[in-house]
Amino acid sequence: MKSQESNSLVEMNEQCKSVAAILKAISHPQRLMLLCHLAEGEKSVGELEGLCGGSQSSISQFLKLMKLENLLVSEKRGLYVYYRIHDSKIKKLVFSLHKIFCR
Amino acid sequence: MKSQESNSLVEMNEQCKSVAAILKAISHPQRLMLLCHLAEGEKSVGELEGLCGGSQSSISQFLKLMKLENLLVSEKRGLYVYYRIHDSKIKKLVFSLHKIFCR
DNA sequence: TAAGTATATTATTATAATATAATATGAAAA
DNA sequence: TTTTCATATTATATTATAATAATATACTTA
Repeated sequence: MKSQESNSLVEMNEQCKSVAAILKAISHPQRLMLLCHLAEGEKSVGELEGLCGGSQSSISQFLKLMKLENLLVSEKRGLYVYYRIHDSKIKKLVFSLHKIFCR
Repeated sequence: MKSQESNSLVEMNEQCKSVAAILKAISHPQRLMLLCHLAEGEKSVGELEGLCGGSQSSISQFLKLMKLENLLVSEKRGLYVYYRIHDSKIKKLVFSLHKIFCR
């Protein structure tokens, strides 16, 4: 009984760690904005720049960060680099956020 | 047409700011853990300490931070201080996170 | 191959978050 | 009233994040 409770606390701890890391990657106004636009589908860096504002450098750095955290993947086609959301869970999260906070 | 688009981008920007602030307040393993336990109902600081681990000081500071961000409210009754989630949106968010990432 | 365009990287500085230890408050019990 | 217990506050050192400017890469087109 006791050990089961304490196991699930340990497990909960692990899950909180990994979910908090994801939230941390999202919890910046511009990164959230980027994700919101990407939730509608793949976009190039230039398009995102136009939609989200901010300097070229910061956009690129934010995208890189989210890629490192496995929220995004990118693909170079010709002169452009296209980013998209990697994991359907992230897409679900963005939609949940929208549902909860934007209506 | 154009002005409407740009209005909604401005609005989106505002929303991203405020949602990102909430996410930022949540995006730490221990703060998320605290919130998860509080999602089940009001708890005293001591109970949370037992459930979440960490030093007394850090727990108290994290709770204060989340209170400042209006995620929590507290009430002193006798010797104990009880915290609970202030806003049903936050409760919804915690449940969504659980649904998306913990099954 | 030279020039232009899109994106990435690096360096730097400023600011913010974290962990920790030490101390303070304030209610309750002895 | 002194002591104890629960919680809060303050101070501080360390580390992480953010913003910005400058430069680099690498693909494409002239």
